Amino acid sequence: MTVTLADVAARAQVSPATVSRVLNGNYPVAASTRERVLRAVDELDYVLNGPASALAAATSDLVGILVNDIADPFFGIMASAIQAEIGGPGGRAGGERLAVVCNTGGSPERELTYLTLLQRQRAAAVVLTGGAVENAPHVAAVSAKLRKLAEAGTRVVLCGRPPAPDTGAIALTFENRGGGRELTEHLIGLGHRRLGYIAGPEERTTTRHRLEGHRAALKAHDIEEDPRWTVHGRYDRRSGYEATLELLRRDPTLTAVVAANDSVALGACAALRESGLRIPEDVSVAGFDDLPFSIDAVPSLTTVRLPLSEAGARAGRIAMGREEEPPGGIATIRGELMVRGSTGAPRK
Amino acid sequence: MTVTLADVAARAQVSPATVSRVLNGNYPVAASTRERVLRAVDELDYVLNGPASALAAATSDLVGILVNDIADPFFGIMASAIQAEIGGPGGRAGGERLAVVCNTGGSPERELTYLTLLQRQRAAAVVLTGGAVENAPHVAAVSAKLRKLAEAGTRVVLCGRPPAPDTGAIALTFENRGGGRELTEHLIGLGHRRLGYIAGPEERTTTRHRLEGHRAALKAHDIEEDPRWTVHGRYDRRSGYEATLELLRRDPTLTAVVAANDSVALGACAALRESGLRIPEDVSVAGFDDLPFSIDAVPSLTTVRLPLSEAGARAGRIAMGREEEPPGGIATIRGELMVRGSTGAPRK
DNA sequence: CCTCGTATAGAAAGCGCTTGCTGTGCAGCT
DNA sequence: AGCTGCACAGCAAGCGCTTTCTATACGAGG
Repeated sequence: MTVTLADVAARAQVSPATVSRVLNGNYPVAASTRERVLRAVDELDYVLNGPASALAAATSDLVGILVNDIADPFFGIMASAIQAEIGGPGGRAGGERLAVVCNTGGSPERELTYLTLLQRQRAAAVVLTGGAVENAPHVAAVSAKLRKLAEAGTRVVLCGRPPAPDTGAIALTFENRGGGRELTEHLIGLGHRRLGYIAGPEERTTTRHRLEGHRAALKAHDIEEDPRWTVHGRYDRRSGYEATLELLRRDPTLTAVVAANDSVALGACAALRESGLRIPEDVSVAGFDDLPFSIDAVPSLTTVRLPLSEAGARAGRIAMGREEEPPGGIATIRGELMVRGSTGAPRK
Repeated sequence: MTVTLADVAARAQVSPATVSRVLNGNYPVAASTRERVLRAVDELDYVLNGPASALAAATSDLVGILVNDIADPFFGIMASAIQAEIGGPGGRAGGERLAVVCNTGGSPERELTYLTLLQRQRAAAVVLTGGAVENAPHVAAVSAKLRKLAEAGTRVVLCGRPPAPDTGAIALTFENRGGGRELTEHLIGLGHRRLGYIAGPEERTTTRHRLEGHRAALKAHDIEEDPRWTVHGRYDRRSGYEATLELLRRDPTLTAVVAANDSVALGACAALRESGLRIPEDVSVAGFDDLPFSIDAVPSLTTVRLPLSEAGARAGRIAMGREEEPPGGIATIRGELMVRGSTGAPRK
């Protein structure tokens, strides 16, 4: 039915071993033989059986990329960059690897299941992107899994995610705390003293770090934070919209709203506008990430640019062993404050 | 070194066959035995060897999703929906399948290579999303590949992509032509007579269909199109920005700009604004797709909503054999005109 | 002329799992 | 009691490939 190595071998009048060697090209084969084999491959339209090959060789060419939400450009951009480096067809790398992106939807269970699935496939490498969930049992479970993967020879890289100690995983971490602080300091510098904060979901490292940065800035400038000024939500526009209305209800005198990320900030802008407030004259708005659409907001969004693409590319190269690991297995990646039109001095 | 089925069998005091049957659950096993096996699995922390299993069973649990650009929410949203249905951990489906999304970057070669890679992995199903490239040799090559995949038992579904005759692939096609026409008719209805069109890359079916719809509308209303009114570009914001400046240069009297998609439309808005033109008072702008951010544009974007999520979900179900195929293997999915703030009557 | 090293090619032993077929023991039947 | 049928469990044969080890051929060196 389907063409196998043996068929090719028969047609080329050589042994299966030779065909395998021609295909893998890591053993001397006479030019004439090679050509004969390749012709046979072509004529029979032979396609290697991946599983069989992976079984025999005890390695596969699969590389997993775990993302929280594939519909979110934040992850899409990283995934795209990682994948470009991983190889995949046309990638920079030589060998053809199947870069597979797995959508965890932010769920710890799914994350774990995907890791098992990848372990089952004997993936060559795994890259986990985005913040982690800070739930003790889950963290332990993931750590254990990562350790197992590493032991089995799978290279593990964390991209935009905090380090996982003792797992052998390389971590490229975003400096969310520092970025958050810088952003809020910019606002304080403009004269703002009453700042609302729309945080992401609790229990996520990203949420916590950004919020900590924000608070650190307040503290450094002796601004006492009102607990009503913080609202938690999801990392999407809708959430930003709703949270902003809530914030406005709680304290209509706020002069600035800092959002967990750009999507949330966009939702905040919509809510403010609908409430008859002008940006930035009445209320300043700031985001985080600097996704492509942020510059198109009106006014364009002040935010912290995260080098998503560069970080992804680096993670991909490390995963492929084409770039040296950072010292200590950990690298911190800073964001850059992008001051744009959505922030200005408060009116009075 | 690594734990195998045999180890589990030994520990549970049963034969490997029994362990396999417990794990696959499609053969009667006494409850007590099953439990013993499961305990052993747990104690040994056994993880099935995917390749070995795939080899022996001649099937794998991989499902491929091909997208043009994973960083583009258009694809992200579809991929997310497809994947949710495919199963993957936590998905609606029962079995755990590895939904892998492959980023072709719009390149025909990569597309082909990925298909081969998936064929090599003996994927259970493949979903191709987004428009295709209209290049005869490539179309033929893809068709041949799809036929092969189908023959090998891989279910092939096209989502938002034109049908591929004689390949056995199921197609869910977007009615790009109709949507394009409706959009332009809306503009004409508002009184516009000089409309610029920013098309996507040539050779893509999506580009052609949308453009054809636009032209059909013009023709139906006896508007003669000036060749200067059409510019081709990429499907991104940047391209929309540049194309708009070009359009303005060619004919400053245009009263409306129709963009190939929402990202392009956003770029167009930016260019118009920077040129000192108001939207929609001076120039109306329209997009296509209705991606989430479109409603946040200021003014919010008139566009054609494509039910990306629904289409993806349906494609996913069909790929899993959980939904009946449409009659003739082809279904056409209509877009819905969303009239918003970015379009209005021309000034005079 | 014979022995070797070198360059290739082949034989064969798995890799870890699935599954058709073959037992085995026990309840139910005549 | 003897037999049939059923519910499980095991045997063993692969699945299609990789890779170690062995065989062959040839030119070179002694």
